[in-house]
Amino acid sequence: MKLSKRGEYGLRAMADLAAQTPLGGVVPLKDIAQREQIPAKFLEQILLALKNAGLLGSKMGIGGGYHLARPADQITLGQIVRVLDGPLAPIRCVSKMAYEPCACPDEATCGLRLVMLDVRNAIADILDGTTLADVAHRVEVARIERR
Amino acid sequence: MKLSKRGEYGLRAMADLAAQTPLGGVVPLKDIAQREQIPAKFLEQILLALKNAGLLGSKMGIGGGYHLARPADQITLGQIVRVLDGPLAPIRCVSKMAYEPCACPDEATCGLRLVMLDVRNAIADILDGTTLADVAHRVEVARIERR
DNA sequence: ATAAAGTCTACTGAAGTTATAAAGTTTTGA
DNA sequence: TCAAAACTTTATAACTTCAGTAGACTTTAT
Repeated sequence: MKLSKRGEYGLRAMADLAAQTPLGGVVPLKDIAQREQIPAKFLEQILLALKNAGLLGSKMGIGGGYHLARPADQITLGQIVRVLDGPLAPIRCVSKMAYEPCACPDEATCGLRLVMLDVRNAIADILDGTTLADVAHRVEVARIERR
Repeated sequence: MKLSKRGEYGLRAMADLAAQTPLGGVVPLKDIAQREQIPAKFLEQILLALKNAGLLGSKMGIGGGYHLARPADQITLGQIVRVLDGPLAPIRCVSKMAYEPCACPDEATCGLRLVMLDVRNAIADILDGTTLADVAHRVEVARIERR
């Protein structure tokens, strides 16, 4: 039931990009790494994976950097986590995106499977229902409420 | 976001015990391993951990075996998973049972944390709200419905 | 040209997962 | 008694994943 560092760093970096990217601009990896306290070389691999998955765009050379491939309200946390950590489901036989049969003789009446399906749906509802824009909004609300 | 084999086998074994234990009786490990297709030596480690955590009792000698330490409606899946796989929370800074601070400068306004707290609560609601008796009941319902 | 920035591949040490093996202890039926 | 059945404990090993490093290469603004 754990999110890997890879997944955590990726989510933080994407949220950072959503908040910090100037209009039509680009953010260098080093800036993200510094702000979010992520080892730069590790972040490289992570952003590369997100780029290959079509969630990020990049610009090479001086003044280059990364930017979201789509507006922040069209990128969900579920998409990001699936790229970096694989399926959301706790066991493969309840995964929608990466189903695999399990050992039990009859899936339809497997008690464990029924419960884990509930768990996977609960997780997916939250992660697929939350966009980077939603995250930014919640941070704003939390900041105001604390005053 | 994954349940280990250890956790999966443990849950299956506990559900098996809830369904198969005769009143006041005991089930030998070998029977569970055979029915649930679990390597016996691996299952030994798992049941031992559950016993040390106070979820199982055992009886030695000929005719010995394992039994639930409490009635099936007083053992939740959350208790079992925590023993075998650790905290339910996707990241430690939202764990109730094993909290640890994360790197972010201010937890109260960390967007990732707010979302992951929702996820951990969703998982915990299901797993802590489902007992072995509930699982057995759902299996019954599924069997009847399929006809 | 050159320095800043991203791209890509490969590697590594540590930890965790999934077992298997061996030896030891307790209980109990015959 | 005594030996089989069952649980207990420790050790080990193959395999995979995780987290991070290293280094060579490409692109681009100036």
